[in-house]
Amino acid sequence: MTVLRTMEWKKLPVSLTELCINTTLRCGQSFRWRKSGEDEWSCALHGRILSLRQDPSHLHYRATYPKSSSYLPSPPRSTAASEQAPEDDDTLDLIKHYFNLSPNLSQLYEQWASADQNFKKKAPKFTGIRILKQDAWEALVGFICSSNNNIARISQMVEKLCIHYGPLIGHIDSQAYHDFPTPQALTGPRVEQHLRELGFGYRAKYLYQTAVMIAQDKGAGWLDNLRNPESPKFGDKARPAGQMEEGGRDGYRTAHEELLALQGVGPKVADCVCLMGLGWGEAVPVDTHVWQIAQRDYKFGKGKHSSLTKATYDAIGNKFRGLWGEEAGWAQSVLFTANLRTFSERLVAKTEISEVIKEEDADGDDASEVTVARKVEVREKKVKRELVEDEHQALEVSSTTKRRRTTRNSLGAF
DNA sequence: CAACTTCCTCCTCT
DNA sequence: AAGAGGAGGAAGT
Repeated sequence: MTVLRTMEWKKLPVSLTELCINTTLRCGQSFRWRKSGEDEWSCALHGRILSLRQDPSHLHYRATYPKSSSYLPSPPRSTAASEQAPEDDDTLDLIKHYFNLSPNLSQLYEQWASADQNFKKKAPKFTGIRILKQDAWEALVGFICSSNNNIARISQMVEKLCIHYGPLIGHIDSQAYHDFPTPQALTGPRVEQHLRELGFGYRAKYLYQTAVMIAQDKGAGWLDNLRNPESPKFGDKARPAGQMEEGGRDGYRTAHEELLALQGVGPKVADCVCLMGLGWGEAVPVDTHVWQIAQRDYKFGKGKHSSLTKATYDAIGNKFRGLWGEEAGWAQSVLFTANLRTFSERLVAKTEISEVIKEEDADGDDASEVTVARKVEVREKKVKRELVEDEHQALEVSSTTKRRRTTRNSLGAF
């Protein structure tokens, strides 16, 4: 097993309204973070394992390096593993970069709320959601995997990719941590077949072909040259970007168009990469959830924009950019997260379910556009059912420990 | 262009 | 118990 050196825990003052890792790391923009303990998150990043905890006033962080890491070039001055060259540790800078901590999020929320009544209504229970500055290649791969897929399985696929093709950083608590594979690592002649065997389905071909295009066809640095110059790679200097327009800045539009040339990359995936990997805050990825939001809350879904065509896609992005401005993608991700099933319990006070159901039913204010696909209604009803069931289960367990377990819940029980 | 179909697999519901 | 349907889409026709 790899020898590691674990740095000490350090802390950075940050409020939960500026950053909430428990939401930000689970809302479907990154797929590699794992809960490594009670309220502890870990991920291999930039040649180290980064572990995080958060309390209301601070983000606590710790890096764990492999013994012979190229990221800490200076020779060890002490033999004690925990004392080695902490002055060379750039983890704080990495965190500020990765979590995109420069923008004042509370201020942005206020701005979005004052411009948009719907945001004002939905956002208060979903504070601290930031757009991460992920590696562009990692974002590209993750979102190619995301087509016709859900977060849980995307995470599984990305993990398989890292295990089989990414460099091992080390183990913590017998859990292996691999960094993300390079594009080159996915260009081997049997990669596509192997990925199919690993359960990637038709995405296997996309990943292989895209890896070849990135590693061989396009020149070195092609992907990163599509970055927002105001939001450069970790360690690089910022340069000004262009002027904002309805369709976004020139650099954003160029990046979006260029990305469409890659296999498995359509408008939605291109915008995910633009927003979360290339630093273009005005990118608005429109997936089925955002499409539902646009119909339910922003009067899309009828007339000219009755179906999600390319024209409708662009119109939704333009609408949101006009409403929220240069960081429209950030605001969009807040509403998106509020709409996710995983987080929908927050819309409900766990104590009084019946009341909440009434409230939600009376919630059909917004112009009562019921073309909103009964999918949404069905889903909401389903959520309500589940909430009621969850509550019942919780009550049962706490009171009598009955064994009313459905088959799917008995995973690993015996 | 818009509309429709196919592509893989896993999970859920019926 | 088996089968249909859906899931943060994209590409081909």
